[in-house]
Amino acid sequence: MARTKQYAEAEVIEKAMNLFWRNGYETTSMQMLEKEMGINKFSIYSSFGSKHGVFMESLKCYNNKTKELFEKFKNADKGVEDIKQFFYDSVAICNEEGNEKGCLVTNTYNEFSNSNDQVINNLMTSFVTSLKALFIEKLRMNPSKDKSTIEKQANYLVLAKHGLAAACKVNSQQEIEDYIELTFKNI
Amino acid sequence: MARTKQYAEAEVIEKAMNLFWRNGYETTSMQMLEKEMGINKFSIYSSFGSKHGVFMESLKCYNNKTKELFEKFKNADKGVEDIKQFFYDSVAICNEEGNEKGCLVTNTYNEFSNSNDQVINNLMTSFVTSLKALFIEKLRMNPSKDKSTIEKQANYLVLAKHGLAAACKVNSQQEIEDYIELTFKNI
DNA sequence: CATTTAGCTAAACGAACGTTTAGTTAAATT
DNA sequence: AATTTAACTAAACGTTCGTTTAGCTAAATG
Repeated sequence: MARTKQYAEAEVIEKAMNLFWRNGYETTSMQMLEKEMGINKFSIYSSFGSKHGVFMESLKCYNNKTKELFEKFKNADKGVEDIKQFFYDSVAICNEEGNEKGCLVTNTYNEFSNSNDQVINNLMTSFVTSLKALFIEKLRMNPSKDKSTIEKQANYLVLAKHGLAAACKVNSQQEIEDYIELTFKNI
Repeated sequence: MARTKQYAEAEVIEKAMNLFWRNGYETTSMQMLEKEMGINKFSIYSSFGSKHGVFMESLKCYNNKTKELFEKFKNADKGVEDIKQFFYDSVAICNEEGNEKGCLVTNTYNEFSNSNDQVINNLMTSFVTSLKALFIEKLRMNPSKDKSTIEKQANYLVLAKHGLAAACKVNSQQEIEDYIELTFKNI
């Protein structure tokens, strides 16, 4: 009937994701998105509705990008050793392209922790909850751990993972490695 | 010669500090500062020069507020035990007024980690450096630790403290306690 | 008590924000 | 090939941002 789209939505969202990943939500302006995505504001709005819409799609895109990592972690069966490997794998992903951007979910978690954005906050909460559940599942593989110990260690690991993701943005590889190694000496 | 100031700069800066502490730098607008500080924009600019100037003074004010905590830590002589106590004291300060605001320095560190603000970034770097030096000093009190172990443990503790400060904003007392206890299990 | 002048109020500044709209272009249909 | 209409460009929308300025107020000086 009429003209066809000159861009693939999946492609431009990946570019938007990288921009949000580097700069956060607020710091990223529509002007920057236009430039990075290579399409006009009109096209952005017609495809994604709003800046918030672009961000939500970017988060989905990030989830797809990290899916493999989580699948590997879920399917592992060696317990604590798997969690440690998951920590190392997470760090590797964050530094993949050379630039230190941290973890998009953690960056988002931090940026929105004081906001009233319920959509984002619910997403973040559910992410943390399911991560903790995964940790508990792996910790349970060691039959000698009692319920109370597992709960404490899971809380510990969630915070450690969160701190690690934030640290990836600013700390050196050596500091990161020291952190992971000593973190698991306590488990 | 002329009219006298109707406000004490130290008092209005403390109010500004609390606002920055709760909301971060960017989210806090001059309009919000006017309201919270109880003085006009003109007065803010004549006293502090710019929004950035208000923020720098707020950071100084925060340093004064936390001076006591650091003096206690510096003067302690029990080694690792002092570091753990410092962690607990830090958490207590952050939750003093009931609202979870985290640590202003850590919040600032995170917010500016991707920025090009050299003044702030130098301040943050020097803060981390001196904190690490303090950790090393306390770790050295145990003569059985070799240099390499101390370096690794100091790196570990800096990241743990950073993660802890960020966690104070969003995590429960129980999760925080679990985290601190396990962090020091093998140090 | 008149004069001086710093502190105050309030309005306006230009720039940038996210969003919308009017008008043009081009691909698919008849 | 003419028509239709979604995709495009680019300009403008109303707000809010940090900052400045013009004019009024009142405390300290002579």
